[in-house]
Amino acid sequence: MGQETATLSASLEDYLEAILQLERASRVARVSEIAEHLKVSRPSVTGALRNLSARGLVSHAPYSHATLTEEGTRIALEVERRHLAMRDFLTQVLGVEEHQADITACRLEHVLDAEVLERFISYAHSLLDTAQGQPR
Amino acid sequence: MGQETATLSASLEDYLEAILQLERASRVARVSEIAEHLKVSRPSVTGALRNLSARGLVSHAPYSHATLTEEGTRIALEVERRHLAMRDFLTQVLGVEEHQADITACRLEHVLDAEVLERFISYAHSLLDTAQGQPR
DNA sequence: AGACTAAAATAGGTGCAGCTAATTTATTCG
DNA sequence: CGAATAAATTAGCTGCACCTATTTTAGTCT
Repeated sequence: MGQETATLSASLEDYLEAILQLERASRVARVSEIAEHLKVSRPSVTGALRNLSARGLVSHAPYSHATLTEEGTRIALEVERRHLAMRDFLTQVLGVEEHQADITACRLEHVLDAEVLERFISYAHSLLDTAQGQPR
Repeated sequence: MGQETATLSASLEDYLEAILQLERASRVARVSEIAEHLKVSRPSVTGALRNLSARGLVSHAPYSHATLTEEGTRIALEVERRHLAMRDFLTQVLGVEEHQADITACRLEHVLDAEVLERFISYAHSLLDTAQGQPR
């Protein structure tokens, strides 16, 4: 009870996002699944969960699986929103290939502040609204 | 003699960029100037210079100033190009405010691979060429 | 030249994010 | 039920990028 959630590192944001996705697939995220998903060792996951647990973003009983708390879910959804927004911008506006766009979005999602992100989003929207889909 | 320049961390790229800019202002970059420029302590600069020196990207005699080698200059210019390209995209295409654009470009410059960067650049160009400067 | 000052380098330490190897816990199955 | 197995944790390291405090070197000025 108490300490505010300071700011999350890119890597911790990745863990939240991964857990969110695994929860959608099976209600629950296991350490080895997270490890697999993020291409990281299991002990690394354990460490990250301890950290996120201390921040009140996941609940995690030792030797068991992990679940996002409400606050953790909120943040994970936010990160995912940034990811999807940038992925869409890259593919739809710039014509970047799917896979490459996804990889790049993974990095961009941790680097753009709210204001700039909104610019990207509303620019993309304005293009689609005007329906001026001139390729290339 | 020998070892290839692996890949540079974001922070090392920042050092190169800073040295480039200081060289333009005074032919030479002093440790304390670099420290000031990057808002970092002098010992941190010393450490980074040792590292960059080992990679053959700067030459640096102890207790003296630093200069970029040819290869170091090449990379620094590349980083700067990425920075400027993204700054321009943010201001000219998205209408992000100057200062904010600069801050964001600082982070983007380390995160975009060549291919995606070129997409940003050529998109911006295509807008300007067609001279369709419709604000908002 | 010698002393003072300012700049740079060392020494030693922190936090983060990852790793491997070894241990502990849980689960499943014969 | 009690092994065998699989999953998670602990222990202990590494590399990176910072930091403060201290020492060393260089440059300046009388």
